[in-house]
Amino acid sequence: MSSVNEAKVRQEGLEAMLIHRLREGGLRVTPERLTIFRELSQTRHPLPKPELVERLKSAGINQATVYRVLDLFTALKIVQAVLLPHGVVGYEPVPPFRDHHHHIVCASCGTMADLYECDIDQVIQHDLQPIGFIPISHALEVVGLCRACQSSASH
Amino acid sequence: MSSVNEAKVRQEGLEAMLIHRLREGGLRVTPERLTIFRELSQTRHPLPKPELVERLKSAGINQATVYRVLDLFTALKIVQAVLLPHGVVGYEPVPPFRDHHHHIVCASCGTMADLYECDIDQVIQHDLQPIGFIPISHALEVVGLCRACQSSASH
DNA sequence: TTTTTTGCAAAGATTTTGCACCTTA
DNA sequence: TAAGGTGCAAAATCTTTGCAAAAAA
Repeated sequence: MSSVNEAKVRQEGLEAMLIHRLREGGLRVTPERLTIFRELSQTRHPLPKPELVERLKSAGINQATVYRVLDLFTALKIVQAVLLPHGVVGYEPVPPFRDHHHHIVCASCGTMADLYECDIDQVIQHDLQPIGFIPISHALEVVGLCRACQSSASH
Repeated sequence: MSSVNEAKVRQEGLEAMLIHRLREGGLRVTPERLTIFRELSQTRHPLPKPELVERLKSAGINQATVYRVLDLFTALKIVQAVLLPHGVVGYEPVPPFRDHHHHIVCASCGTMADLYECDIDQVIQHDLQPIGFIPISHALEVVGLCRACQSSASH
């Protein structure tokens, strides 16, 4: 089961990176922070705050801690907020804690998938340089119909 | 003052379109719905729900009505949710109630501007056709530093 | 031991809901 | 006048905060 080991090795690398980021900022490494990061990086989709709180209850982590750590991770650019269907905001790790990617969302069933292809940087540069705007990051979200929802008689 | 008149004519056209959309769905045209739409389409930036509620208080429109109408407009694809700085969600009209555009956000001061250039459709088609995903709409958001925030010694 | 972080519990915001009354078509 | 929409007020959720106790460095 090599892929299982690869995943494990990768996860350990990410956590080492997180620990380094915290220490270089004079911040402390706590089991709560590691557990919250693990939950975010091992889940395939962005998690809304209330769901993250719910998932971490079993680990005995308090609500307030989840909110505070999420704010911290966002400020440190370890995670970012993304828009989910129905105007809900979810959180997910960003590069290098996560591969660079975008989202495709089915307008019918709401399923979200990742899109790794991205050639839009040139466009961005072309339009933003004239106004002196320096791009740091970007997010592309495509909403449409997945194959499954096309075949079902929609609604 | 021709531009003033143009704006007025355009606004009237948008409202006529809204009225048509409502009627064709068997829904009613009420002063509350018109007022809420007007507020959204005459404001230059996406508005968070609480701010919209606040702005409509003076018009005597109840909180619950604002929430319900916003849900309705979203379902009818008259407005859409977009992600603002700090994980806040705002609402703005979508095409044809608004020109097709994207957002650029300054990471430092949080100022948001519109970006009308958009050549990413080909990319989308190229990557999404193979998986049978039919794109309906897309959103691009670029975060970076505006000229003003580059010159000030940042923070 | 010093400084940071967490848990707890209460306060503050935001969002949703049921129902009576009012409006639109 | 029939169906849909709004206001009101309470309930349910979600988010923030102050402070004492616990943990990291």
